[in-house]
Amino acid sequence: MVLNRKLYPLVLIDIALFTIEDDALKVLLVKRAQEPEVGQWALPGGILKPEIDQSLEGAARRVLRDKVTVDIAHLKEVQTFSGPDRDPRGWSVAVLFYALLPRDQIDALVRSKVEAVQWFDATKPGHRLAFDHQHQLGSALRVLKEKVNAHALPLHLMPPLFTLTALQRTCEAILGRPLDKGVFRRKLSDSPDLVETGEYVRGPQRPAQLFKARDGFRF
Amino acid sequence: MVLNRKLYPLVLIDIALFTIEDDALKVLLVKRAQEPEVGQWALPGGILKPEIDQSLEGAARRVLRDKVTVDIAHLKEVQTFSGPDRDPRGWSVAVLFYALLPRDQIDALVRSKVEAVQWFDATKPGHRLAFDHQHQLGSALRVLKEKVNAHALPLHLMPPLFTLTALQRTCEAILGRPLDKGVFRRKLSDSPDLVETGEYVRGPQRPAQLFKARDGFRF
DNA sequence: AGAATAGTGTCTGTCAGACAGTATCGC
DNA sequence: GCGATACTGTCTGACAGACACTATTCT
Repeated sequence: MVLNRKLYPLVLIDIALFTIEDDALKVLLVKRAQEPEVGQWALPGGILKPEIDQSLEGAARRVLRDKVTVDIAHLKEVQTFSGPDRDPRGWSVAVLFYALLPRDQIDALVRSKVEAVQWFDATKPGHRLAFDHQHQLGSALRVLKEKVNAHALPLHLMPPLFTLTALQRTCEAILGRPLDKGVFRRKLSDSPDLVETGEYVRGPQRPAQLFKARDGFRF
Repeated sequence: MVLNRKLYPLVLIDIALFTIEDDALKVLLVKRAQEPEVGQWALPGGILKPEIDQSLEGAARRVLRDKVTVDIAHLKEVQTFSGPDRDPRGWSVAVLFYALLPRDQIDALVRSKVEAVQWFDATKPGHRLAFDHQHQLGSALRVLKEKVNAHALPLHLMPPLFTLTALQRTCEAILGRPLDKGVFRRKLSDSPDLVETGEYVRGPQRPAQLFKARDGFRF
């Protein structure tokens, strides 16, 4: 039985899960299998279950585990979306989180539920999204951009070892604009979050040094 | 009757309401009149009422109207606090907002419920606060500082007309450190949010020009 | 004149942007 | 040597911090 939503609101969590693919920022969307908005693409999300969740962030982590078979360590809250009309089931509070996933784990993930889960271009998904998820995605993108603009390094999007050029491509994909190589590397040179490995990647040109994230790094 | 909190969480809103008094940043606290935590000082807050609220922000505005007799236009969401143990009534989600109130309205406010409502120094209230409100206050302060550091002007804390020196005192109270007069005024000189009035305040020294906030200004 | 506060000017170091230049690989 | 990419150096303009200087009022 459904409870009277005039007295008790639905408490939902939604997640904007980002990754980098082909030097483009992608967001994970799921095709809804149930009413409401069946068949529409939406951000992965679910209902808070107080009996098993320890917090809203814990609920978000659980949803990602269940729906998408990914265990994400670091979720960041963006903001809430609330009101009587944003979900047809009645008065609802949706708490939006975002997370960054390194491209390494993409394959394992997409294999899990091939039909229902797909990566889309984060800046223009090319579909109408369910509920207010278009709006939510915009908010998550804005917060992500702000952090990168404030010189935070999105190392959680990178594989364990990466070149500075690859990191620059990732930042450019997030910000949607080209960055100057000299400026970018000057800032990195005194970042405590980056660690040189001394390893080099070889190819048909000058080898590039491989870096890794500082131990315990958090975006 | 109380509902089983193992199935349906409490949805609460709390508000950190700031003002400036004697060139110090103050936060409004209320002495709790009911269990739990009777007699403890706490941020004003309340339970979301879906039957009358249009959103969480609307609920926050309602709570301020009811508890504190103030109508605040601009509330900003900070973040959520959630879990099974933060409120003895059971699993709860608290959404924290903050707001800025010009000192003009202080008198009218404090008169409303003299015993139960009081302004405290925002950086060290000098009391243990109920629930996780000490933590919440810290988060609200951090967000407020970040905005002012990013050159946003806390004009909602100022009376309709104010001098640049008074504005500087306000920013210093928020940031907790002195600011250089020259630097401060240089930044203001090309701010579209400040409007000269041509009026001057007279005193036992050189008169200072009065400014006002741009029409439609929002922090 | 002197006290007090308002308001301005200037020097300096830091840093972002732009861009040129050098280095090192495969072929 | 050549193409390609990695990496470094340099010039410039904007701006923050520090601080001194001028301006205007009242007593």
